[in-house]
Amino acid sequence: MKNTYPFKKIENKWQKKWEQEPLFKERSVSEKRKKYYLLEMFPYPSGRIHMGHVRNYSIGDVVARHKVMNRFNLLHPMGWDAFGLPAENAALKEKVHPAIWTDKNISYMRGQLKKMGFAYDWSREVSTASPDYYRWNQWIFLKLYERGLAYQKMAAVNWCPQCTTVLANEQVEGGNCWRCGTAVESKEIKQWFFKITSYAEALLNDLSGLNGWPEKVKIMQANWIGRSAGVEICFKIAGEDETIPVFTTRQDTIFGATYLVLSAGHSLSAKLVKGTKIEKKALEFINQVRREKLNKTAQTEVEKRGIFTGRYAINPVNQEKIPIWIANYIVMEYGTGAVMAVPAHDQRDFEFALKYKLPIRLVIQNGNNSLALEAMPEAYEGEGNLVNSEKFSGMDSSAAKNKIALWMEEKKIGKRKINYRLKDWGISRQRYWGTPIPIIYCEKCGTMPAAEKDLPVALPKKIEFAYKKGVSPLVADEKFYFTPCPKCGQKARREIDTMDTFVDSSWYFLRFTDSKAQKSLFSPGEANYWMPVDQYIGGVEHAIMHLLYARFMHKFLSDIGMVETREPFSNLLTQGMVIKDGAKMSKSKGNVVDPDDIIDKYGADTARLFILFAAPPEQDLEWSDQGIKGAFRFLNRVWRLVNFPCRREVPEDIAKNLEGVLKRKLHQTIKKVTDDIERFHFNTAISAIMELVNLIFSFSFERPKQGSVLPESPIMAESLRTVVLLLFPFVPHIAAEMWEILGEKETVSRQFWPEFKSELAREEKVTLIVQVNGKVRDKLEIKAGLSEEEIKAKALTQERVRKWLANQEIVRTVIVRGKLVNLVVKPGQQPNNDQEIKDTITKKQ
RNA sequence: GCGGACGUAGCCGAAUUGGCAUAGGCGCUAGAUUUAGGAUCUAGUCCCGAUGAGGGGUGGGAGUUCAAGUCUCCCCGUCCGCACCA
Repeated sequence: MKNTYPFKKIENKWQKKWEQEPLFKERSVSEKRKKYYLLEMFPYPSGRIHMGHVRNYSIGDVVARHKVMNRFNLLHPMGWDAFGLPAENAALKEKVHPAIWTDKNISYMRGQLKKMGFAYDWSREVSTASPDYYRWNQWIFLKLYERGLAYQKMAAVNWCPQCTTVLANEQVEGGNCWRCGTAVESKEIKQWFFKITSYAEALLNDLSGLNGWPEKVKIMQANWIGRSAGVEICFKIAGEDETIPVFTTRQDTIFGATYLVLSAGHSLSAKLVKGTKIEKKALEFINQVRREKLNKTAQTEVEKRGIFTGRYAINPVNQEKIPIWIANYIVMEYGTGAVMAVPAHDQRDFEFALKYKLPIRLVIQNGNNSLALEAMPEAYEGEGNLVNSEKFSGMDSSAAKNKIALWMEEKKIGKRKINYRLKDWGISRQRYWGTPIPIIYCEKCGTMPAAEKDLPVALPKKIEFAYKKGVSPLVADEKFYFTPCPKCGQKARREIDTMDTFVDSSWYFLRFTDSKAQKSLFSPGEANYWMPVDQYIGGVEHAIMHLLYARFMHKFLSDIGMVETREPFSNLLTQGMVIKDGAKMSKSKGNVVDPDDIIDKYGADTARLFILFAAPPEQDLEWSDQGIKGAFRFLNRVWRLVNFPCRREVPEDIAKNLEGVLKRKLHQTIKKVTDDIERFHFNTAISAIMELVNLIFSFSFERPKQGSVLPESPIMAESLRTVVLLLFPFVPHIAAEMWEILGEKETVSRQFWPEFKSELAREEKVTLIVQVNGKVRDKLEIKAGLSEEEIKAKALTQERVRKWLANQEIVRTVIVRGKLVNLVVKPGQQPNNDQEIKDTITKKQ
């Protein structure tokens, strides 16, 4: 395009200036201004920023600049979630060390963020891969370990026997290894866990206090935690001392339990059939179910199948002998992995019982006693009144639940229990590029935590990746692997697994409050000043994992006295994806737009403006090349506002409107833009500025080529200055340059946000619409402040209204101040102007 | 299956509390200007009707209300999360 504004020159110039003189200087706790901690989710240094980053950080930057102009003491940091698998994969593929690969990416991406003009306090930059940072991961681990919240247990992992390696869930495709296609097996290995479940209750309860979070995210977290209250009941195995505990939330249906089911993974499943005739068949079934479980591609429900063990359990409430089955529909990971089956009142049990001809017994009757076993096409899962339940018959479900639970506790056959869907957080990764777990195994002393003074347990720089498949590469480094026991000094082995990178990101927001701290992970004073994060912005894909881990970690750090707040993020904005041609941008789809190309062709301001204007932040945003051009066109148009000469003399007719019309619009725009930024409606804020710019151009009175001549007057000058100030948060470079062109000495970022004056925004005349029976018939220009009588009288004199009143009687008049008059009529006599106002409803706006 | 969000013009979207549906942008049409262009300016742009009066219109259907894009119920469709959770 020709004749475009010199965005490259301008953006370069101001980025250099801002490098010398950042928007935020180092802020301190002692500052008197109100604090505001603004945070966008920090990126993984994958190599280049993508449009999702551009969107995320453009949103944040608007808020940042707006807050600075409103004189907040702002914390707006940026850093790098720098550990992770891609670096290690790149190391294998490109023969480059993960640290070098990561550092190179960080410095390129940092440059890209600067090219976008994002205003961060770079003095607080952190990289989670730096020993200064990850040593505190290790410190946190030790504190968790001290309190029994970090522990080791055997856990199933995905294992590829061909590659002899552990696979992440994401690397299992249809039950097969993503690399070699071999069927993945489940393998039990010892792993470290964080006991997030002991915070389940707090994580759930405190959701209700998060008023600044999207309802959707809170619901997702609540579902993920999955609390359910019930009873754990012990069923004796007939002829043995051993019992099988089952968990149920429907203890009111226990008299209807007609069989007991174990999951295939249950330890008793194999044990119960041992030495019996069906042992071989049963074991075959168990293995088959395990394989199916692993192969999780089948998102649809598989057919229920099971096998009778030949053994029986005793229902503790009535001593009834019920058969024990093994079935594929029981989840091992939830509850106890065993379930009492009540086919009449659970659809899954119902289907299973029908298939295997197991007895079904009705024990809950619905409200109108209309349930009959023979006529039931499906289980009745609702509540009702108990029947066939001995002394509990006749009670309603909720009363019976209580009574039965108490009675069981008294008789010691069961106890009330809360179960969670949430499981402990497995943090062991058999990888190099992560935080080493600070644990030492000594043959004599056992599992020993590293001493605090020995932190960081540094990741060795030299590493052989392909030493031994399936084990962390750290095993190859003898200097690392073998270390003296911190207790007895004997030769001992280090833990060679590293931590899940979600550990790194679960507390980085706290590190930012004091990122240079050497003696502790951060000083409580700084953290308590800045926390909580006032506004957190990021993708909704982190609704569960990251946000749950961060809340957990924050609560733990709060419990050990590091920070006072109980929740880390008081407001959360989840921004939508950037999509193109209806799909998320991805290399495989070939629909990626590279931010660098857009910056090069149109400039950072255009990229920012488009992405903020095209859709509100929470919604997905469809990339549009035309839309980018539109944004660019607008900036060129704005540029012309200050780059053509103004005339001294203003024609009289124009001057008259300038004072009234322009001034009012100016103040209305200030109000709208301010409100819209505060509620994150950037698209409408920008459209309001566009309207103001359009109005300013409508006052131009000579049109030489390439532009317009604007009248010179105080209100015009004020309008131009205000447009620039309002634009600054969105498009800072062009705004800074225009501010200078307008002859202002002090830089635009030091300016106050324009002040809205309601008396200047008020319209002299109000346009009321006049409705008859709810249909718009006319518009009425009236002076503000007329009485209802006057308004109605005026409405009745309008020719266009009278037409609709012929042969009608006015039965009601509704007046909404400043908005409308609605005359409700029905056929009758013709009204006259003296007719009394009857049944008038007045509403204030 | 359960939970949630959403459906407005040719396209992106606006309508904050129930009060003129479609602001702003894109695209399109016509004209002006021009170094003939992916520039700029002016006018127009939901549908029917004749450029009028008027009528219709926010996925479909019903309801509440003086008044419904907005509230209630039913249906259709799209997207997201979880998924045999006892």
